[in-house]
Amino acid sequence: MAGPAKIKDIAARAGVSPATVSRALSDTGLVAEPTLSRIREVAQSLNYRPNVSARNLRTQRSMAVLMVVRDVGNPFYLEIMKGVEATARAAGYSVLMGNTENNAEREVEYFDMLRDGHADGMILITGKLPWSVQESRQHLHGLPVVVALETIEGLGLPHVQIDNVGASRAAVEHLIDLGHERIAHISGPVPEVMSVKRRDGYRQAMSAAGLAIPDGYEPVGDYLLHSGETLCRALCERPDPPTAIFVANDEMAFGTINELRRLGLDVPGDVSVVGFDDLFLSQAFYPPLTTVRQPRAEIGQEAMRQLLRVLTGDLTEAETLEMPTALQVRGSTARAKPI
Amino acid sequence: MAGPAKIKDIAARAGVSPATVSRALSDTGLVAEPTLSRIREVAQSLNYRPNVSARNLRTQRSMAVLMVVRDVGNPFYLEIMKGVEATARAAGYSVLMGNTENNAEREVEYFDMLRDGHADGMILITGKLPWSVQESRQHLHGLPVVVALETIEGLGLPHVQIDNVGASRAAVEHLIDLGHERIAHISGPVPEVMSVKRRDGYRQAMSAAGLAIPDGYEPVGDYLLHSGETLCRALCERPDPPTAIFVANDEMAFGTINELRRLGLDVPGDVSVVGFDDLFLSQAFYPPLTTVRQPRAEIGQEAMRQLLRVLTGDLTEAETLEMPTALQVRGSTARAKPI
DNA sequence: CTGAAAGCGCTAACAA
DNA sequence: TTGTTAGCGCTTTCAG
Repeated sequence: MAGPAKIKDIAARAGVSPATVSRALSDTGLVAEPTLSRIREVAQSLNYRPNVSARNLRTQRSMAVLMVVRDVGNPFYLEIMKGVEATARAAGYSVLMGNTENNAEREVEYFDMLRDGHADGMILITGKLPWSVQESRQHLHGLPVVVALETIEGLGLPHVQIDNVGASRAAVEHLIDLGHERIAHISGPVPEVMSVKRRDGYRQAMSAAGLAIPDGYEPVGDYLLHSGETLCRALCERPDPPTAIFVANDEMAFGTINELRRLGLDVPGDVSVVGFDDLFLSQAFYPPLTTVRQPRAEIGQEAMRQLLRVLTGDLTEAETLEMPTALQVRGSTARAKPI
Repeated sequence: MAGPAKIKDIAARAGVSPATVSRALSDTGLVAEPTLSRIREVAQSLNYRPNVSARNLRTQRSMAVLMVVRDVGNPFYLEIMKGVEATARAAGYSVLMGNTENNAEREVEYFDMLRDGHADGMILITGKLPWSVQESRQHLHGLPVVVALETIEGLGLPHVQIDNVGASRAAVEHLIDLGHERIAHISGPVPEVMSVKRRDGYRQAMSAAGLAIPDGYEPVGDYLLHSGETLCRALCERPDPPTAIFVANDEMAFGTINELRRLGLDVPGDVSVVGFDDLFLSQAFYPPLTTVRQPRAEIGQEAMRQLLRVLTGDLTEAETLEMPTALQVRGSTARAKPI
């Protein structure tokens, strides 16, 4: 016998029809006992595996979902991926990773994969959709897509999110509680929704405490190490340098702290720094980073759960799940020095 | 029209047979010009996408490859993944990520995916195969599998590797050049091939310099942060604590440095530390980590290239590619203090 | 250069 | 409970 065994081979050896084999192997409960175990044995001995293409073609489903992120290279997404994968596996789905590199064409490609049968549904972790809205509506309406972490407005898609505004406000309040007044914010690439929300949280906290935000106290970064360094330097060269910085993600916070050190400033002695994300290395960093913890694995889990509900028709209207965050107070923040 | 357009729909609208449409759309050069562009236009306007299951079933290929790693959660694999993906895409393949979690069953599962048509080939980045050798031989012989970074011996599989022994030796020689004599090694989980090789490099360098390796100077870790901390502490509590430590990977090195700091020791003032991997955060770490850089993206690229050659039948016998490494000397190593 | 026809391997009506 | 039959959408001989 050349190549892998087919259902027909099993049928022949077991002396039954292909249909019976199919039924036996997929646990429909429609096959009687003497036959059932015989088929199973034969399948086992032939080392049988159903051909997925044939099955998918016939059933019109791929039993796969697509998880699309901006950049697979970012460790931040990994734990989410794990959460997604675990839940998907348990339901018999496999997970394909998609990587857009912030490239509109590639995003479209992944949407196309839904239509061409590559995947049955999609978990989107990218914030912007590049096409004109009407086109989007056409494509998106009724598509099995769940948005995680980011926000895509006006399309009625289910979301799994965190309270970016509240979490940021809490982070900044922590700095205010420590007596800081000149608090700057290194933001993500506004006007992306997530970055705007984190900046809003910062502004709310400042305003509630009656603190002013000087011009230029909200430089815009790109969530990468290097921009943390550059923007921190600019901030420190001002006549009114901050005594604390709330940075929109951990990676930029690492850059910020490094730059402060290079400038001869002590963290947290001279300047306090708070990040956002709680990467697994953040507590191994020196000083251990005070940062906002997101329940990443749970976010992935919930996103996949939602998607399963969409896929089974249980979930018809868009629902937004909000997952809790927690400020991890560690060594990068301290009381403001008395003036 | 319900559902996505099929080849038949295009054929109908263009007034040709399905066969011609198929030929036109797959650029076989067998379709004449008036027809060709008409078909393309119709396909475009119908927003046609070929159904992958049908195509795969017919062609007996999935145009997908599987990249299997121990732990997707490890950022170390990400850049490799990127290299693999870029090369795969260019050749029209997509990449599926597999995650074994060091679980034998799951490894088998991924091998099965080759047989059931999920993927056409596989890039394996796990060091051990759990099954009895004869079984392995049956399964593996002639399978389109390329091993990257790790080593699987005796099965005649193509490999893409680095010189773990040489790189480790060079790392330790760097410490010796700095005047260190009491140099310890925190190893990976021996007897895994990679861990053994790195330890061998350490031993070779020590022996070549005529330096002794006291009992207990080679504690065995698991490549995770925490074991770096624990093992470092044990090392420092000895009557003859090391003045330098060569750690088998960066993650454990981070743990090591943190623990040293906790013990009130300065890095590199009191103890020098060298890692292995050069994670993207290693230069952002404090102090910036001296470590062995591996060309990760290139490793992924080459592994995929090899796999493509296997897939096209260009590569028939096992070939082992060795990629260069480079010691990145940064701030975590310094001259030994005079005694 | 184009069309007709067969079939990839599987599952799901419909019959028996 | 099992078998018969048809067909998922595509590509590829084989004819013309």
